[in-house]
Amino acid sequence: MEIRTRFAPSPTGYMHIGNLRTALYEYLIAKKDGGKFILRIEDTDKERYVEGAVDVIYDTLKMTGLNHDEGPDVGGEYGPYIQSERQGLYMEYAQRLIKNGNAYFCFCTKERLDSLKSNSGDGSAFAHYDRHCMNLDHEKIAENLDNNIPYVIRQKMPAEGSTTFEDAVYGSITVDNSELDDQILIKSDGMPTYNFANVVDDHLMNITHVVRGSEYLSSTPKYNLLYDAFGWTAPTYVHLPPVMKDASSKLSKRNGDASFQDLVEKGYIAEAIINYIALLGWSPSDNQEIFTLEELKDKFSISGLSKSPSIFDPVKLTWMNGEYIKAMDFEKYFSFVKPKLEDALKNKGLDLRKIAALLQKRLETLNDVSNMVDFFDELPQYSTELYIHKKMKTTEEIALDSLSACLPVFEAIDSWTETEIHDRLMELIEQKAIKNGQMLWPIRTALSGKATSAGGATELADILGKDETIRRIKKGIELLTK
RNA sequence: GGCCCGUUGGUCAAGCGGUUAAGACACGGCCCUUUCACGGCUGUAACGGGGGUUCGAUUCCCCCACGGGUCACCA
Repeated sequence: MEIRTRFAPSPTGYMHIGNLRTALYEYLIAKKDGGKFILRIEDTDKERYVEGAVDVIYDTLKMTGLNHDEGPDVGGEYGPYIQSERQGLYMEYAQRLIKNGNAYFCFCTKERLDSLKSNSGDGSAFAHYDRHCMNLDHEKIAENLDNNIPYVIRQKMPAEGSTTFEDAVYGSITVDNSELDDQILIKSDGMPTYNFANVVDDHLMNITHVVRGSEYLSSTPKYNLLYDAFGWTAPTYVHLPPVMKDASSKLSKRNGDASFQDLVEKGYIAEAIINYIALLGWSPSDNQEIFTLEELKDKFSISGLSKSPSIFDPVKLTWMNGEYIKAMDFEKYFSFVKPKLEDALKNKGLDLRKIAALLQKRLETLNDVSNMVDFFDELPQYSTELYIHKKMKTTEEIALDSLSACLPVFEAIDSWTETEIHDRLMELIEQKAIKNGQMLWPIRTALSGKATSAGGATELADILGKDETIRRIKKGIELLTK
């Protein structure tokens, strides 16, 4: 049978990392075996609907390459793929359950329900619905319906026994039926609850693997009972442990934690984000860590999923992002960095490609660019102490001597290329019989005005150009002379 | 509170009765080197506690502790 998984977000305007990871695993489970990955929008809660949120979902899936085979925007044979457009369907199925005795109308008011909770014997707020409306007779129901008294439809849970289901990650889980509330299937506004819509849609859309967060683990027996009530076969359940912010709290929008969009804005690459989150809760059978989506499709397996929560570690993501930047084809990399460079540099005469090349091995996120290239634009104020470097065996005196010596050499160079600069400088070093660092460190320092820079003396000189190089060397001499 | 789930270094994690308990990130050291970085080598660091079962438990069972989830006309 063809594997079909579905990503079923509700459009609340935000794609958090845990959600995206769920989508990834759903995609991989389907694609690993040539199955279908479906997008379904769960907008049954009118209150929480956020304008434009659906676009965030589309954009994210597109950027990450988790392309869906069916969905509101691409169509498919099981549509519509937006729950609010399927409303009539749910009522029809709920009626079916009423007919076969697995559900019933409930006309209880909000007030009565509330009093139920506060009046519960032990004072706990965890009382189940007392089934007040379960055995209403037909006449009464018809009368209430005729009088337009608001109602909900509730699922009738078995009074005794227990329900067991198999989860692909957590194994066999059993819950006493007495734990199960007669949950609402259809709300008084006519919309289905998530619990009901999910089951109906998953069945109607032929979903074979239901992948979702472990917060649904304890309500899964209710879903199974619903499948049973319809006479349907329940799907394979794959429950996922949460992605945490720290040991005791989940990553969430409330805490202002990073969403996918935030991470992209912070200079992370979509592929790196996907790669990193793939490893949050799943591990391959070997020690590979860097994966393309294609490789992931190949290597992913449900058996590698973990049961315990994992903490999102931005430090490791940053490392991985750096790995992606380093490994990237230069043209692709340049297309990412170019706008950042243009943004950071006012001096439009600089060779952005050369600067970008210097940065590629050093960047961890795209947003590191501005800090690393600022000195190209303008020589910062710096202290002559920078010229003192123990390992390079330099002092301010040596630095002054080296800068003074290289100045005429620079001035004499006609074709300003990196190799030319390098060769002439090496000749000078040989003549003076000094260590490379004693000449090159002072030059690098004079050109950058910083303790560290992306690139050494010759590279910086090449990029800055002859005039600017000479100007900065003179400036260095001036500072050291005082 | 009832029920469900989880617990290997700071973090991600391998392990599925017998291992010197992998690997990665981070951190420290060394090497390379015109700085920083990259790269290479290397070091510190872990089985929550207590009982069983067993010749032998990180691995199996029970209890405890801690953490999380759930008990909505939210998903």
